[in-house]
Amino acid sequence: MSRNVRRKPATLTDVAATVGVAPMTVSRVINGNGYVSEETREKVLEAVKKMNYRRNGLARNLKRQKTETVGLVIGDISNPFSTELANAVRESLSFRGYNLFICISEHSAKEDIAAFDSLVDHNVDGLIVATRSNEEGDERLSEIADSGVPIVVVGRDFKHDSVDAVSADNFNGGFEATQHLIDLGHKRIGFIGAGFENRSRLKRLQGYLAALAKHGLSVDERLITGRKGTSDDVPGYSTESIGYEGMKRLLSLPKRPTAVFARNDFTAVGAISAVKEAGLSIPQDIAVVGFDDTPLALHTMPPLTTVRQPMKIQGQLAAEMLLRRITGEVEPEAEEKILDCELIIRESTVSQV
Amino acid sequence: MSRNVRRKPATLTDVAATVGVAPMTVSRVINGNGYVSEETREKVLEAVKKMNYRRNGLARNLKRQKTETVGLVIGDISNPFSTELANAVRESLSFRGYNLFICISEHSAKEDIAAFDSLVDHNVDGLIVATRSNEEGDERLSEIADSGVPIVVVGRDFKHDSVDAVSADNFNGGFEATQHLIDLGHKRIGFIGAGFENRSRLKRLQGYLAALAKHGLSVDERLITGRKGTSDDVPGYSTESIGYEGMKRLLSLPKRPTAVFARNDFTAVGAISAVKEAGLSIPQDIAVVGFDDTPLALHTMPPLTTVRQPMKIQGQLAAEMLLRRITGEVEPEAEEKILDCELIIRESTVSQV
DNA sequence: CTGTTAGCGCTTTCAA
DNA sequence: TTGAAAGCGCTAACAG
Repeated sequence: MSRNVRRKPATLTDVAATVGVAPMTVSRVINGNGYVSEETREKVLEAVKKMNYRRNGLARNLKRQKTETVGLVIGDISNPFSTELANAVRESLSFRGYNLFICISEHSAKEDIAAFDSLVDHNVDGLIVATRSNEEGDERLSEIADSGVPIVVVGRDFKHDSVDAVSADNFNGGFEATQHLIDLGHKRIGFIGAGFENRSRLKRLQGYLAALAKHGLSVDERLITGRKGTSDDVPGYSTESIGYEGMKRLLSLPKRPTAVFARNDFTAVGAISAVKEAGLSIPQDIAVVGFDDTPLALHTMPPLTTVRQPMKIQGQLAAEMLLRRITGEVEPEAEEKILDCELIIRESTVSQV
Repeated sequence: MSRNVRRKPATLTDVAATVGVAPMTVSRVINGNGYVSEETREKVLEAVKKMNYRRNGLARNLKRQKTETVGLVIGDISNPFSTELANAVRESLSFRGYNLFICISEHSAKEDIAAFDSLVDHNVDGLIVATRSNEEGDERLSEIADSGVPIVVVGRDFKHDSVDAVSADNFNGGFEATQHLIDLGHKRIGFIGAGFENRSRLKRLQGYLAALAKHGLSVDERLITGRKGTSDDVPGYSTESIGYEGMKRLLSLPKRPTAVFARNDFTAVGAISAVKEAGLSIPQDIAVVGFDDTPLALHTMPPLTTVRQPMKIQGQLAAEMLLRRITGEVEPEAEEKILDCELIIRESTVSQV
């Protein structure tokens, strides 16, 4: 029917002109504030419909100096970790009338920066960042924070005197996972998923080391493995292959471990595959612990013992902290919240009776 | 250090004033076009840094009449279906210099509309919509299309004379899945995941029915099951419970089916749980087929036979069609692309030798 | 190489 | 109840 050629969209002024009123009157009708006679209102609405008028949010927000929109940057959308976070954030925000725009930055600092910029360019009222930190990205983030944009980071290293942070207690989670294995009598416990660059920053690994130390177990470097040479910052299911390869390496050691703690559930799943392939059984020959309690963990054979981190609460908290900053209800000092994890014991460490 | 009180951010004019040049000159430096003397450039950049200046994208885009941003609306971010789509779309777009904003609309028409509006309010150059269709949402989408915004829908019922559509061939996928079971000799084949309202619209179910018809198998209404009374439009992993309950119902029939086709992999996973719980084995007692080939499908016990739909290609295609519309390279007539699915045979239907 | 003018589409403010 | 004026922050187009 209507040949929808890309004509210029109608503006407020266009509508006003065809109705024969001032733009301001149309504005009042559209936004439902101020007094407009019933008669005019109807004429305006009719014209609006006829002309397919839609208000221009850019102009509107430019004038109003706010967008009621928050940006969320996540690193890997296929990771249940990110998606739970996104859902929790969205829910908390919509409750307060804010919209959420999500940007994905999968691979590089360049994408991080592009995501930050595009969101800030649209004048989001605030930013929640849950990507893995990297130098250039952090630099840009600092600039943005300096320019006055409220920011909260989730599960991410980043320091700035006006940026709040939320994270799970990864150190303690790693500690408890390892402790659990030690309690079961394991003495040779491997760690899968630690690259070489990020060991000091990987809290889960630090927790593992601390647990070993506490129980007087010596650290065997050969039992700590990860993707060689390259960064571990590969997204999503590809960490499954890290787990697979890592476990193969551990199994080929002269004295193989009797248990492993995998950096996350994907890694654990890969590790499990390698164990099975070697004809060994879990947990009798090798016990496996993961991290995150993704839905996958329930469906591995055997079901995976793992550390659950409270994603929903992290999301809610991040949203709340950000809104407080946006509405200016909060002191300028940065705040940091660290939330407890919970060990979920399943049959990959304790065989059923 | 710098007490970051929420002061008004610096504008182009502010910077120009402190440097003592015209705003236009600063603009040229910021955007790197036009000639500016090295000396001026440096002075400007210095002031920019000192004043934490960031350009106002709203004003910029208002003037330029484009944002180089595309909006994607998905229904359920925890579904691998959506995330693969999002990744493919993002990749194709970034290749052409476009940014992607993702909005989630999980539950209702109201959220659909909110997502559409917020994206359009930010003047995205185009919209990709992959939520499940519903009446009010469709109405708003039509208005938006009428107002001239380029739109592509993915895997979604929607008709409009300027809106392109991409989808997988769900009918044929359902047909092949069922055909596979028939080929294996099954005569009583159940379908799990069909509510009552949406049966006619559920192409996978229609394919199932067609396959039965083709082979002269009668349709037994009791073998078609789903969540009773309510809509099936419940997001994500909750369809697992639909599968579980549905399978329980089928197993309790006087003459139970020897195979089932589940509406999607999540449903299939739930069905598998129910079968195991009943002490039956797969595929000997009950064969199970899913749909989507999510990562989960590899990790069920036994691995799941399923129908893979080409999400990546759907995403790429959607992005390309949209960009063509945005740049006006395309005729106004709506186009529809339907892509082939592929049956992936695993051990949930064919036991290993 | 740099500046001036005008205006994107809307809303705030004040006046009628 | 309605309108006029001004300007949000930026850039295209032209002038110098």
